[in-house]
Amino acid sequence: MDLSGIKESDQGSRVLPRSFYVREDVVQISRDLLGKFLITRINESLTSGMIVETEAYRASDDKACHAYNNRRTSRTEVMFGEGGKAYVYLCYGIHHLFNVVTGPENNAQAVLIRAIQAVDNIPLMLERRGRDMLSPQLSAGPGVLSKALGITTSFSGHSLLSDEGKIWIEDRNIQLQSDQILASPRVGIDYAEECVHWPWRFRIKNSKWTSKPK
DNA sequence: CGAATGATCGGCT
DNA sequence: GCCGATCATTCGA
Repeated sequence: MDLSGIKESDQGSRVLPRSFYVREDVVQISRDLLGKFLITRINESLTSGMIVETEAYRASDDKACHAYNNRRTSRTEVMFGEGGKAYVYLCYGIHHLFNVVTGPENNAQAVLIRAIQAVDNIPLMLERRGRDMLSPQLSAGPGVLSKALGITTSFSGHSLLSDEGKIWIEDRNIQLQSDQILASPRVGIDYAEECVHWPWRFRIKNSKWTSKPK
């Protein structure tokens, strides 16, 4: 694992608690999720990766958010719930995009996980992706990382708060300094008018495991 | 009920 | 760089 510039201690890992997710500021949570580990366990098979790229979305004033303007539908309902759940939806009829619901109840916001650095059980992730060699293409991009981890829309609404479930996020004591985080505009949201330019896309500086910056 | 539309990806030129 | 894939969701009739 390439951890250049990243400090790692050998303290035990821990599941991120409810208090991490229910904070008000989804932009801060987006930054805090960098360096955390997204883990799935499906049919007793565990796969994981370190989060290296995220995007923030919030309903209150962000036209790019599915729940903007208090748009409450069966799809977006989970975003109005309390933070600490998965929001997964299908994009372009093909891709399952995984988001972390954040904030208190009735404050709809979410963080899209855009890229991970594969860590545990890379052979299974390669198999799910139909690839032979480990490369950033395995998991750089929100659609492909879901495929690598086996995440589908059926995960939407699932709690992230227990490592007894099939999906959760852990802190493994990776400490990132703020100068190791780069911000840029989000992609694929041209309809979002002035919000297009908001620098709500975050990545770990110098990580080769992110998708390409805009 | 029909039609439009994506928070993307990979293959082809 | 461009383009088609492919379907759940959404909205309006």
